[in-house]
Amino acid sequence: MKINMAPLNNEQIEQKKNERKAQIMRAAIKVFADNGIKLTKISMIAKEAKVSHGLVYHYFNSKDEILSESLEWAIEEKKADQVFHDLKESQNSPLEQIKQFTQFAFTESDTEITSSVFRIMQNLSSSNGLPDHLKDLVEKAGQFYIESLYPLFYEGQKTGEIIQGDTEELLGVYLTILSSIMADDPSFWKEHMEWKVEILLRMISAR
Amino acid sequence: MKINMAPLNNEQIEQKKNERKAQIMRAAIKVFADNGIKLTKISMIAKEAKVSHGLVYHYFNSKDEILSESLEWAIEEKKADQVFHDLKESQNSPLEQIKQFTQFAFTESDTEITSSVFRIMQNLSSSNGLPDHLKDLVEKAGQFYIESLYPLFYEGQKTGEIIQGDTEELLGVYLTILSSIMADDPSFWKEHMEWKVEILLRMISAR
Amino acid sequence: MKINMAPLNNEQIEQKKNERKAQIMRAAIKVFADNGIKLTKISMIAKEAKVSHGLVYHYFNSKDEILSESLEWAIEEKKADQVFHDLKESQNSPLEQIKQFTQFAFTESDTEITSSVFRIMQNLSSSNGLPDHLKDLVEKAGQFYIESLYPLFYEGQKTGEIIQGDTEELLGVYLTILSSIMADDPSFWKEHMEWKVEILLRMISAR
Amino acid sequence: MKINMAPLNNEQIEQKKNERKAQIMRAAIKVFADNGIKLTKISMIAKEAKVSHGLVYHYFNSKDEILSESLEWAIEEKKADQVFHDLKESQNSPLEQIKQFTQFAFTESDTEITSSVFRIMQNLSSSNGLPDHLKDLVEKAGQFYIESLYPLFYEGQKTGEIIQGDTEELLGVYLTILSSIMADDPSFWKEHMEWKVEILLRMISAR
DNA sequence: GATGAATGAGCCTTCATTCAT
DNA sequence: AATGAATGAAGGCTCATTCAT
Repeated sequence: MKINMAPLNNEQIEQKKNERKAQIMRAAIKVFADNGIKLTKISMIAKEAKVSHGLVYHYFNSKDEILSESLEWAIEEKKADQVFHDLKESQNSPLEQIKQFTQFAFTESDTEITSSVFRIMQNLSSSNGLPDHLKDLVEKAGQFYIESLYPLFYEGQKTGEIIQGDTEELLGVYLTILSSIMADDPSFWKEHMEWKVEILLRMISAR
Repeated sequence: MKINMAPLNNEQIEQKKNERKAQIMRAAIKVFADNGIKLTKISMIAKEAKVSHGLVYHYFNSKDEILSESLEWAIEEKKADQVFHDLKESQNSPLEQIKQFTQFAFTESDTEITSSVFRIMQNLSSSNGLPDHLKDLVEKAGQFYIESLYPLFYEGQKTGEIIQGDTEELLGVYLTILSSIMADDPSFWKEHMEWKVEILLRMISAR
Repeated sequence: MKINMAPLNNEQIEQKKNERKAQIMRAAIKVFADNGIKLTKISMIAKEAKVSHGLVYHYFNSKDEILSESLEWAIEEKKADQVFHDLKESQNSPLEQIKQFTQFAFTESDTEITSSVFRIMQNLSSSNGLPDHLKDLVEKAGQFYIESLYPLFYEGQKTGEIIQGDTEELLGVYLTILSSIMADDPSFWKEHMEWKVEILLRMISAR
Repeated sequence: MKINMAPLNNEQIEQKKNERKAQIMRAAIKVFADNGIKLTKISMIAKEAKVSHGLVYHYFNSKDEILSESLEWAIEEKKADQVFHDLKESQNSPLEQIKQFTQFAFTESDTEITSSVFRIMQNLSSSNGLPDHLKDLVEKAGQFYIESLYPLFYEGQKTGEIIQGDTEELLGVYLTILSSIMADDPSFWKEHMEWKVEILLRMISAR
């Protein structure tokens, strides 16, 4: 009995539907990151997304599904993120690029969900008994960072900017420390960020 | 007119009672550290301590009280720890002592609850609306580390082993990173610990 | 652009919601009155209201809130009660009106919650450490009876129907006895009610 | 292996044992009366009796047993009470004796457990699903009052001091009111007790 | 006899999930 | 699509009762 005044816009409807879903996922990512997974309540996500909690269950079947779909979506979005493209085109030295990446990681804003994803992954990897698909997801996302940063570490070692040693392991240590820090209290790093980032970089920079 | 048939064991009883309480506190520290405060269930503590949940409430009045008493107890135990005494007497250079301290922090064992305390404090400081006595506790415990390590940093800077700059702030960054890492996944640090600790120390060591 | 398929029933929904809440409050009043406040379990209220215990918490935040909101609601309902209006218009003598009021108090039925309120207030005033808002509520409700009956006592003393003496104190004794009785076993008073009420009235009637 | 220095005092031991038990029962009666049966905790009785809660279970098998044994004991003690004997010997008129009895009922003291028994019975009779032996007990205790007061009412009616009518029923109303009042707030009656008791007596006194 | 350690059933409350509208 | 009413499993805490000493 609904009268469709513009009968051709099936796509627009699809679009709108996805928009709604994205709105919820965006909220979910933020709330999961801020509160931890277990401590995040559906009502918190619904409130952040400004929808009723009932609607959340219209788009997702369970809290777990909200988490994995949102995370997957966020990782996909992130990949399309400007950061790494910008970095590559900056023509800066590898170490300088790592520094910029690190600073970016500490910069939180609503549109940049990178750091939220970091924190969620942190949270996930410290919990046990994860379902397989979540494990895969975390794995994949981590892999993305590794793949993006590996060339920079490799290049840096070649140019002598970065200390020698097993590249992968060095990268592992760096990323572990970075994500640990971000899982904790990102606000600490806001002040004197540049100086602090430089301290961090001393770990890997040869001098 | 009361005849005590076994008059000798008053102390023993007291002893046993304290032992029981300690057993629960030990369990509590571990479980709180592993799962976070909110997510720790009384039943988990009870199970870890191998007692019924009812007994936990025989020794403590509430979950909050379990937390604060256990934490206080653990901090006290920790202070009595050999580490800092041993360090001082080692006659090593300041940087070397910091290294030993760092390695110690990553060494987890049942008797050494240091890392658990670290993680709980981490968890506490990221939650808001703490009761005052908990704030004080966290404050005090953090202060203990600062006071213990400050002289080493200061001395290291004087001898040139450690980079220059505001001592307190440098120490702050170092401890923040250290506790962040430990809050996360101490197991990661077990492998190649010495090498990893050296990487960490590069942050502050002058070269 | 939202098309409301059944746009007429917003009020009905509100109506229904209030009805549900009233249903729970009605049950609460009954159960609180029958069992005392401490001994009333949420499950009893839920069962009486034929809803799940979870739903009770959908409408109220705590047992305390159930109590105070229900009581407030009941007192409000009671005030709108016909009794006092009917009495005034009956043109009967003061003593006769007091008799009618007393009989009314012993008449229990589902719609008349007066006696339940009486019993709850009885229960409340014998407990210590009440929150202030409950104290106020009890005070206010008691005041309502006092204000309604005082003129009757006063008038009755003037006409000589009622024994002389401090009006307020006399009223106090009468109401205390009345509420004590009702807090106990109202069923006892069902039989031969009229005769029993007459016995009661002898306390205050001059002859 | 206990050496009995005075081998003949088996009775003394029995005596002492009973004394201990009486101490607990005395406490139980008080606490049950003050708090209601369900709301009385074993720990409250133990505390009042200044023994450990474990000892309570040495003398009684369950809370129910504490209640019934204590009540039975108290009723027995009460029968031996001076009140009724004193009354009879006072040579006062029946109405006067009823007045004295009523005043006595409002007089609470540690040694006089009458009013406590009253309140406990009140509490019992308003609960449902009593075990049979408790029903009997309540019945019996009530019967005692009825038997003690009945002659006074009967006599009073004969002398014209008390209003005519079914003696038993009149006595029933009077006792019901009395026990209702006492179940509630005995403290109210402390002030101006004599005047208030006179008001009460107006119910039954002919004039 | 006497103590209090130890247990577990049961209650209040929260929250993920389902369902009627 | 959207809301919020409704349910029930699970966790914190209390307390009657049992048991070791």
